[in-house]
Amino acid sequence: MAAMLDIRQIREDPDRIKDAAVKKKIPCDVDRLCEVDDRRRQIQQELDSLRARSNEAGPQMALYTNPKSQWYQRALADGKTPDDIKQLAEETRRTLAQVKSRIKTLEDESRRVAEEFGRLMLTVPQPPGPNAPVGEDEAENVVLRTEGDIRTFDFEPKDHVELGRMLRIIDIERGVKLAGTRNYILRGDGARLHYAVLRLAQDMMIERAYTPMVVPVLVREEVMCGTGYFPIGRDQAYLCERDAMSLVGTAEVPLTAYRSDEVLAEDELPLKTVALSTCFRREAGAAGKDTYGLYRIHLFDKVEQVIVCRNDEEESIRFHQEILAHAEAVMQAIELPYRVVNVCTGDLGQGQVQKFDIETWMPSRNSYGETHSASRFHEFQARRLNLRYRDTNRKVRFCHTLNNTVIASPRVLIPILELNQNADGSVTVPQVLRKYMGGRERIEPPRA
RNA sequence: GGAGGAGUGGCCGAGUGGUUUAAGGCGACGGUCUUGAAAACCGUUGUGCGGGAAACCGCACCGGGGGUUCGAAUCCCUCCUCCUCCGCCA
Repeated sequence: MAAMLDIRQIREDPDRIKDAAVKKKIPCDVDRLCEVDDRRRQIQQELDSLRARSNEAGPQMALYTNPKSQWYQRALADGKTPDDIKQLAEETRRTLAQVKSRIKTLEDESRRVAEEFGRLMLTVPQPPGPNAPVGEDEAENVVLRTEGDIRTFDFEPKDHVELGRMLRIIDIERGVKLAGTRNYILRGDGARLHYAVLRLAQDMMIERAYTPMVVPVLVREEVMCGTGYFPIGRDQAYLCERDAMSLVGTAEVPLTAYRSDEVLAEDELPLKTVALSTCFRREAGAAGKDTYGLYRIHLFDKVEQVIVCRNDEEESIRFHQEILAHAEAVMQAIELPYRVVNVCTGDLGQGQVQKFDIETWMPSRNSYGETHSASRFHEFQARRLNLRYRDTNRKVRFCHTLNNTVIASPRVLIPILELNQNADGSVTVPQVLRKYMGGRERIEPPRA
């Protein structure tokens, strides 16, 4: 049973969570969580019984104060005077006031305890799946396969920054002038190439019967939290604090949260959606890393695919392969050499059960660089989002969620430009993209 | 941005402080009757938490959160959402 965000299951096997926290290098105080939960239950039980008392005695007040009630009439017939009854009412009122005051004290504590409980629960990591390799960091990711041939040049190849400058299609200096470091401007055929890859990716997904969506990129706190980007990772998001909203780092967030707080019919599943969105990332903590060119930037566009499916391990594994295959199909269509890696536990996010990255060959880095990331989550996101469905036995269950990049640009322009460059400084447009560029075959340097 | 109105179960909708259980209807499901169906009649009807081996029991939930009160769907504050009118706008 995979649902490890259920407090009952955490209590049953706290060591599994502790183990997950170690493997994922995510701080999570499981012992404290269990302690707080003990107190939470204790309070709940006492509150329940106090409220039961109050519910029992309270309505009696209605009878004491209503001379027309049957009870009141019978009491008179039994020889009680209205003053006797008033006295009874007064005693009951005093007793209930005491009960109420105890309830209030407990409620105050309950609020504090619930707050800490909720805070701790949000730090609980999803245990990695058995097929995720155990490892410290990305160096221990396992290469599953390598596709496509790496081009060797018979001239001195330029990197994308230089190509972009010469072709006047990438203007990093002015991007930085406008918006600071890690910003850029795409111009002319650079912008067109960017549009082209995004349109190709969207078309390929629509062909595969994914529902195209246009979604908010500025979202509420609960949406960020529900998809697992908050509170851990909060520093990676741009906040619009005045409005208590955050800019998303991926369309995964609104697509996955789309049906949150709903109970879906099983025959609606799987939900397969795709969206193009702008992605905003602060890249906090990455200072000095990948500072060159279009690799690590604050803003980019991405086509993202999301699946919401039944609570079924095999099904989510199958869909994981499916969304991976879609991304590979796009890379093959553009004829880019890439490899697929099985991401190790130390490199998994808090909610991820397993993750495959696609890394594409980038000559200027003289290595493969991550261009896609396919994750499956079991119930992790669905629980946080309260995203459920009614199964054939009419039982309400949490969905499983998965997502993968289809394409992200301009990062993918790095290999496209660098691998398709010619000795004269022009760039050959990959065949499949030409129809999105008005049939253009080459991007040529402007004549002096 | 300004002014006003509204949010009740799967859906419609009654309910302005108390003889406890949110009336009634629709829908859905089960049953009786029927060759079968319809109609009619009878019954059932949500979620979460806790306790229990279970039957079951307790608690909470009338958009969310807080407050007043012995007692709140009902009164007050606040947030969210929707509607109407005005203004502005691609």
